[in-house]
Amino acid sequence: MSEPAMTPNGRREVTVSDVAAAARVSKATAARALGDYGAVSEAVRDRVLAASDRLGYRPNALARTMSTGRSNTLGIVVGDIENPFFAQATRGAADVANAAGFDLILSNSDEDSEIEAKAIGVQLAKRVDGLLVASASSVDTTNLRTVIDAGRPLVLFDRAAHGVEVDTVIAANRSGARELTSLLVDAGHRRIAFISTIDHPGGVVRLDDISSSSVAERVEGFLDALAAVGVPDPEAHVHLNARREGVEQLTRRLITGGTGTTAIVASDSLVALGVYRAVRELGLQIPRDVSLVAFDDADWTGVATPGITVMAQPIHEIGAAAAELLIRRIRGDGRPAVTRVLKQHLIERESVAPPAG
Amino acid sequence: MSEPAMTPNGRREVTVSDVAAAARVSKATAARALGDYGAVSEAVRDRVLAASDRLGYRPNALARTMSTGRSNTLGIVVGDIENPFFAQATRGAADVANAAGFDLILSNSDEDSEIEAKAIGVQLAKRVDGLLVASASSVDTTNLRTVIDAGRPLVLFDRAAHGVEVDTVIAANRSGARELTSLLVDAGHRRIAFISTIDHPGGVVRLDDISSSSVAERVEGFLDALAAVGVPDPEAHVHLNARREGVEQLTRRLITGGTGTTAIVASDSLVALGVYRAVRELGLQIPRDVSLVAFDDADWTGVATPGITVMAQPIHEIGAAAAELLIRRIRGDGRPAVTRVLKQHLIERESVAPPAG
DNA sequence: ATGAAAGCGCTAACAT
DNA sequence: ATGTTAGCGCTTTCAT
Repeated sequence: MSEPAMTPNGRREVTVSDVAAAARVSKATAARALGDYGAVSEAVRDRVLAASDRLGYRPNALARTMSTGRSNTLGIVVGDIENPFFAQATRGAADVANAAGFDLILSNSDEDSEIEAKAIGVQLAKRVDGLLVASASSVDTTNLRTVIDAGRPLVLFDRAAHGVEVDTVIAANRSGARELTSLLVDAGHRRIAFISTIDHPGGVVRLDDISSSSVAERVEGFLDALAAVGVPDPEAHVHLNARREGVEQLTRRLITGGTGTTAIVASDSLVALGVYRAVRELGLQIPRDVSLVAFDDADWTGVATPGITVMAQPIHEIGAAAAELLIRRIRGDGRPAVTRVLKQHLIERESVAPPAG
Repeated sequence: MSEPAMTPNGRREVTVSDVAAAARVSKATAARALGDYGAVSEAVRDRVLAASDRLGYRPNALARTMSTGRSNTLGIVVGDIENPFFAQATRGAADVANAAGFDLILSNSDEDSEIEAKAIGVQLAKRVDGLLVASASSVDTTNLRTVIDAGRPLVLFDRAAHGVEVDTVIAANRSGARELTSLLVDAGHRRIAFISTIDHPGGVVRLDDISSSSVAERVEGFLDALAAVGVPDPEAHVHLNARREGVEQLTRRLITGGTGTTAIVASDSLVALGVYRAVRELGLQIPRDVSLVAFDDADWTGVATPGITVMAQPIHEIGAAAAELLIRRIRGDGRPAVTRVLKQHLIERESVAPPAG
């Protein structure tokens, strides 16, 4: 179309041409002074900058992107920014991005592949220079292929994706889960439940079908620890899909129902909170009646009574490392894809005790 | 410049022209079919869409914005996305924005006006259609004027700004603080401290200088409640700038020092967490030795022992309402600026008791 | 219904 | 050092 760009309130945008005219130089010269590239004499630069100030010039980053092909913007898609895990990872990524001169466009996928697809479409359309994604599915990699096919650098964080060879930053979830579960096993527990809200098709746990690779790893570590002491049918102790029934409801059922669960491994701090509340509402006590361990050192785990023993993840670092890798790719790094596995560390508090009676 | 847009991996982007050529129609026609506007015959539309699929066409939203002047993007600048308050408000805003077809660019200001200025500059340069900001300063409104001068719709949330007449969404902080403080007063406390981490110049509290209007309102409510029972020199009980000394350190000083503080009003859940930890480290108990009330119903306040009595804010709604107002402005609403004040509600738990001995 | 062409604001050859 | 000009991918008159 042709009408000049108007601000929403109807004033015309000040452009390079306007500044150029006011400073009585060519558009190119004004652009050079304004964009701080090419060669401009001291005197002219001053004149241009003065005119720019006077007119209230604000560069149009979109036009610049159109010209240069680079937007200096990263996209990040997370499950839910309200989840402290994602908030911290996002912050870690944002800090690295900003330090390198990049901005961040944020999208929530709600752990839903279709919403994720839309979000990625938007980011691509906005021509982000690269994408950071904690994919809603490690199994169905269609969305990730879209990014790759579009030729945009992609870095996965928190979750890997089967057969997608791009830089990935995850935590050592399997060993973490093993360690966490062993605490319970060593205290004498055998009826231990693993709970996650991740969606999972069907009733039986199939590791390759778990939509989050990090949860899959945690399940593996959990199973490792149970198998090590010969717990029969360990898979029966894994409860995914907890959102369907509700974590609190599920917890009540496990504890008061026939399973006689005496200890719980919560796959994240939100699950742990639900478990904690349910146990309390049952009038039971942690760890006397039920032991509880969880992933992520959320605020509340330290101030709850008793404190919850957790496997802390270096969440900021996960986001930061992902952003670093992405920026490196954007800058043209052509090395083969790497997977960076960050260590978790145990924070022992008071939520584990031997099973009652 | 002139080289065609390349993807970072070196492939050329598919454009409307390419699709047009493949479908053997003009660029204009292809664009109409692709962009779903204007009139296109059934047959041609199908041909174009088929070609588009075949070539893997992805619209360039930036080029579209260049043409139309609208980006369908909102900017949001918050203090820190890791703060659960902002995470929730952001989510509320994002949901409303997405439902209306807008995306969100997120920036953290770290409650620093200079960082905020940069963030706003970036958003403006990216030609967001409007801005949501929880301003780092309700007093120095330079940054907000920048937005207004640039002619972009602006909506303030969580904090109003002195003399800036734009739509604003805040909570009823003064009455909330009064109610919260009265709980303490009614229990018999007189040596009550109000703690906030908001920066504040000088040693004495001057309400008009408090950089967050919501904190200022809380301080007012706090002072109201103290004045109502004739506490002398109530201002002396207000402690801002707590980040300088550290909330925990300050808490220790107040409780064990000469002031003989018996109760604390925490201006937000992060402050409350610091207070809670400090009290516990002193080997004291809430509420037996110290009573504590706070703003925001953070996760931990419900599971801590004892539970913390809080003034809950409708945080999602604050973000959502702000986004609604902004979108309305973008759509051309010309009504005078409104300030929407959302109610807070008290959640009484067990952190208040009469002062000890 | 379709096409030709101009233009959004900027950058980057290519002159001079 | 400065200017001229073409072009990024799209939308939008204006013709036909």
